[in-house]
Amino acid sequence: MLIPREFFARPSVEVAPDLLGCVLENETADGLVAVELTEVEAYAGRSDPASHAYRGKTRRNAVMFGPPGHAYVYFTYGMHFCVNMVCLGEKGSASAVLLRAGAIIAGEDLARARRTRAPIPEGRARIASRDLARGPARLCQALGIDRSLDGADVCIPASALRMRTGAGNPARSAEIVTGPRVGVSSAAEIPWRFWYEGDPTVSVYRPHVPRRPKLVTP
DNA sequence: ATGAAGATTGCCT
DNA sequence: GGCAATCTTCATG
Repeated sequence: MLIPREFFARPSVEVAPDLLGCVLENETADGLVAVELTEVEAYAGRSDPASHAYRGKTRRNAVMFGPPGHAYVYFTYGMHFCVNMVCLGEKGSASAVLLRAGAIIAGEDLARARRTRAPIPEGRARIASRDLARGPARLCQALGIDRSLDGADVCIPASALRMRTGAGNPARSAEIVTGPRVGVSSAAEIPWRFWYEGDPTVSVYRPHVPRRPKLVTP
């Protein structure tokens, strides 16, 4: 069953935990890949310094300011995509839930093919199932999500990218744990991050190291 | 126009 | 644990 739009018409902090166990699927000419979500993170709008909507509407984040139930896909680090579900924003604001990790429940071969970079070196081990969508950029790569899906409506059957109910929701609701987002100091009183405790597909946090400024060699 | 940083990941020592 | 890859976006001059 497809998730109704009203589901997303709430603040992102309320939507985020309810998304765990739901299934995001993308259907392309190559086939269908489906991921059951195991880790998400909520972002608010103007009030949230870590949100892309913090400084107002721009070309990149325009979808965040639109109606709920659409995908906000952005490109980062010159090579990665990440996908969010747009939720209800206050007037002139915006909110969304970043999909950080999940378990592949359909189309695993296709997902692995997308995640395996060619040419395949002889000695390299094949990617473990749990690692196929373990992390926001990996999840997008496994599903084949790119910028062409920015703004896609996930609430209609005609869309290639859809969100539907899964076996894990609400069956696994007891496993949900929350915590503050890492790396963001403000608004630490609200738990922004939600995941299934002990689930092997939940991403591991890696502290971000700022890159050294490019130096000029004579 | 120019530069710096980024909701990350893979591979190196 | 460290660093490179790679390019878009935003802020500043």
